[in-house]
Amino acid sequence: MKIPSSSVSRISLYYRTVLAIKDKKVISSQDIALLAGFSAAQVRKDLAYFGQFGTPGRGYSIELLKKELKKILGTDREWDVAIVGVGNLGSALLAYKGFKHQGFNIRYAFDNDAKKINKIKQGVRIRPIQALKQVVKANKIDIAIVAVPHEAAQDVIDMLIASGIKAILNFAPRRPKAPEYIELLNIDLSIELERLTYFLQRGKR
Amino acid sequence: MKIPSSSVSRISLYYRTVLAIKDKKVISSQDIALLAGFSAAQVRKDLAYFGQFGTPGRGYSIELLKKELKKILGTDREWDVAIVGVGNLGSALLAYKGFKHQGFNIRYAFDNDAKKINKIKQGVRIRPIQALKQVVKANKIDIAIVAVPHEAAQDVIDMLIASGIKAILNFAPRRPKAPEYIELLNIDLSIELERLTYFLQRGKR
DNA sequence: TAGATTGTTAATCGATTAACAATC
DNA sequence: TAGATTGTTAATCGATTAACAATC
Repeated sequence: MKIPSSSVSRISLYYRTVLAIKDKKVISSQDIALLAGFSAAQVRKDLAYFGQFGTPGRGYSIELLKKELKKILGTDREWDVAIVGVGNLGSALLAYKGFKHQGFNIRYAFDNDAKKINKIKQGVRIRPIQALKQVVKANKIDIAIVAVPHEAAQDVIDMLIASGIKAILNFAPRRPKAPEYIELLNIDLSIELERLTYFLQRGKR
Repeated sequence: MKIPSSSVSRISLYYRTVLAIKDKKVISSQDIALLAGFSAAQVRKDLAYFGQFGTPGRGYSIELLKKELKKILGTDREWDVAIVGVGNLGSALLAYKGFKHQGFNIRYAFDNDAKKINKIKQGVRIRPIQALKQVVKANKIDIAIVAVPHEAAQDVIDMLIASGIKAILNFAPRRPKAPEYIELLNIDLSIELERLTYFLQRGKR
């Protein structure tokens, strides 16, 4: 069965929703929907992609849901993450508390600026980009965050792939190319802002 | 006619694609598609939502496309942007060169940390959150970026809306509520990372 | 004129919503 | 048993792709 990728994002939101519930043991799809901002049918459908977690007439056990959703998302364990590019954005991501909190540990950082090499940021030593392949391989790192200028992005991503990385969160604009078996997710801040100005502009026509 | 929101994001990518072309006067939907990574049919369809920009048998004038796409996206002018929250992420966004380059000027910054108030970052003076309403109103700011901790997000967004802001790019998790007429776009870094771990996890089942 | 390529309509595909039998 | 709510199937909606007449 193929699962819509938007369904996966919603599972993340359902997970946060049930995490926040402290005063109940069981919750209905209707209530999850209300709290997370979707429809009850959508909640049931999304959950049903992954199994039968509920009890007709009663709802979903919150305890079970917490456990199962974590499993689905792969956040029932911790993940080591490498970050490439420790400029403004990279440093901010390195310092971002939210990641650690969700079980993502940025343990490795790389940059090509000689002035930054061997400096320690947030407890992480910045390594030269030349060390990337060896370090990623030796430590079997699965996830990388790319926060380099766009000119460097494709090269860095090629290096990461050659080093055995499996999933990449890329902040550099100009969507780089990667083979099918790599999960490459682009976050392009300018495109997001342009969606806003499109909306503002449109109102004026 | 209602235009898919994914179409707008693609328009941004088409715009970048044609911007990068220097050696031709005219380009076909086929070539745009190839460069931007979509199908020719999709390119023509997306462009057709907004007008007839091409010439059958010849293609699209690159000059015209640059002008028209900019107009569609609302980036044929500069926009003043306010940022709320000048922590790690907020500071990085304030320093991000890409915005300025696309015509987005972050001219106003707000924070509630007394130690930061009146400090200058990237040429922008950090103002107390209490000044938000007055400043946003007086300067008719349309766009705000929210980079505060999630506990504060809803309050900040309510303040922005009350101040007349029209579009918000929100980096705080826990999707806040906003009325229909406000364009609220959420970027949730943890959800993106969870899409990656879902993918990694899935491979193991 | 022949070849190329648009703009648009129709066909397909995929995702969301609605409905309801099964069941606690 | 009656009421509630799931899991799933069918209906609807929306977006993408394919096809092609119009036209440069």
